[in-house]
Amino acid sequence: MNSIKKDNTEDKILDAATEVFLEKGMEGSRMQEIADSAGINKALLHYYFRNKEKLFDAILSNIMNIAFPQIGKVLFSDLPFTQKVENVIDIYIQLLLKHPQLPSFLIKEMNRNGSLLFQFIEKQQFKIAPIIDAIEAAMDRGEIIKMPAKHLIVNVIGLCVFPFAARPMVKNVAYNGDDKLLQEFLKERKKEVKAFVIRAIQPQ
Amino acid sequence: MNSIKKDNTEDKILDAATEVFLEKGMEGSRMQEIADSAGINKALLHYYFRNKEKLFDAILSNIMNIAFPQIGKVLFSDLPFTQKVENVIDIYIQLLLKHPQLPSFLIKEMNRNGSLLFQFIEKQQFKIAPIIDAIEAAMDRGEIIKMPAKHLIVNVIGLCVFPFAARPMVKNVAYNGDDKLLQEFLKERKKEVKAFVIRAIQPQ
DNA sequence: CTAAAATTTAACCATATGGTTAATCTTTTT
DNA sequence: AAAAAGATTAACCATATGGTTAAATTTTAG
Repeated sequence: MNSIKKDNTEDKILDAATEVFLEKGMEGSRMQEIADSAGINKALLHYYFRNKEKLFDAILSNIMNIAFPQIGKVLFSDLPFTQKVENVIDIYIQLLLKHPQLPSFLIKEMNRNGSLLFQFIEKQQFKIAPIIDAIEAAMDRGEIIKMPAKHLIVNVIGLCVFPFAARPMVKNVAYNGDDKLLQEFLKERKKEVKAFVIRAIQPQ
Repeated sequence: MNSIKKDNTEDKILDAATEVFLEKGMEGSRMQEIADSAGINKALLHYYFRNKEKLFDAILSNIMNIAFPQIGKVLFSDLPFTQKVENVIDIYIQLLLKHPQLPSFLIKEMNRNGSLLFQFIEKQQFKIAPIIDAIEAAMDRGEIIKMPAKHLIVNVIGLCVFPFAARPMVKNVAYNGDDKLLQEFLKERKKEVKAFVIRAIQPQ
C-alpha cells in the first residue's frame, strides 16, 4: 500500500465498534454486526481483539474521551463563575448535539452488572473535589447563592444530559414524533439551560 | 383452596416479571430468571403468557402506572403555581425514592428498537397540551417568569429524574461508592430541586 | 524469488435462550 | 366415581451468538 495512512483494519474495527456499541450498548451489540459494519469477517474481530469484552474495553476509552472532555480548562480559568457555568453548559450541550446517543449509552452501561465504566473513571483519575472547591469558593465570594455544591453539579449535568437521554420521549410526547422539531428543541437547550441555571444561582 | 385470594400463579408471575424487567430491561431479562423468581417452571410462563413480548407487554402497564402517577390532580388544583410545582417535585421524587430503577428502565426501553412504550402512552391518552396551557396561563398572570413551557417541563423532570438514572455514577464519583451517602443525597433532592426551580422561575 | 510472518476467510463448536411438547398431577364438573 | 378441564413439569428443539480452528491468501523480509 502506498497511501500514507494505510487502510488500517484495526481502526476500521474500532470505528465500527464504537458506533455500534454507542447505539446498542455492550449487551445489545452483536459481534457479527460490528464485523459487517467494518466490512470484515467476524473471525477477524477475534484476531485483533480476543473477545467482545476486550473490544468493548478498547472502545470505552474512545467513548469516555468524548464524554468527559476537558471541562476543567473552562472551570479553572479566570472568568467570573457564572461565565464559567455558561461556558460549561455551552460546551457540554454542543458535545451532546454531536453525540446524542452518549447519555443513554452511559446510563445503560453504568446500570449494567459488572460494568467496566468505573474502572475507567478511576484510571482517568477524575476527581470532583477541586470542582467542589471552586464552586464553594465562588459561593464564599458571593458570586453565586449558597447551596450544596454536589446538588448544583448534578443539576447542571442533569439539565444538559436528560433531554438527550430521554430523546425518544421528548420527540413523541412533546412533538408527536417530529424529528425536526425535536432537533430545534435540543438546540434551544443551550440558551434555555443557561438562563435557567443563572436565574437559580445568581444572588438576589 | 379455601383462602379468599387463591395463591394466584399468574400474579406471582406478574410480580416476579415486573421486578426482573424493571431491573434488567426487556433484553437483559431471562425467562428462566423470571420463572425461578416466581418459583415455577419456565414452561408455565409460556402457558400463562405465550411469549416474552406478551409478558413484557403485560408488565409494562404495571410499570407505566407507577411511572405516570396522577400528577394531573396536583397540577389542576387551585394552588398558586409555584406551590403546584413544589408539590409535583415532592410527589415525583417520593415516587423515585420508592422505585429508583424506574428512570434507567424507561430510558433503556425508550431507546430500544421496537419499544412498545409509546403505544402505551398513546393508549393512556396522555396529553401535555393542558399542562402547557396551565403553565402559560401562570406566566401570563405573572406568577412565574416567562420561558418556553416545554423547556420548563423538561427541566423539572430532568432535575428529578437524572440523579436516579445516573445513580451509579453519583454514588461512585461523588461518594466513593458509599450507598448510605447516596441515599442521603437522593433524599435531599426534594428540598434542593424545589429551591432551585423556584429561584429559576420566580419573578424578580 | 523464496520463506516467513501477518492477515483473512469459511467452516465449525459450545452454550445460552426463547419456545414447544407430551405426559403427569390436580381440580372441577357431571 | 368418572370424565373433563386446568395447571404443572421434565425433557426436548431450533436458533442465535460468542468464540475457535485450520487452511488460504497477501504482505514483508532476506
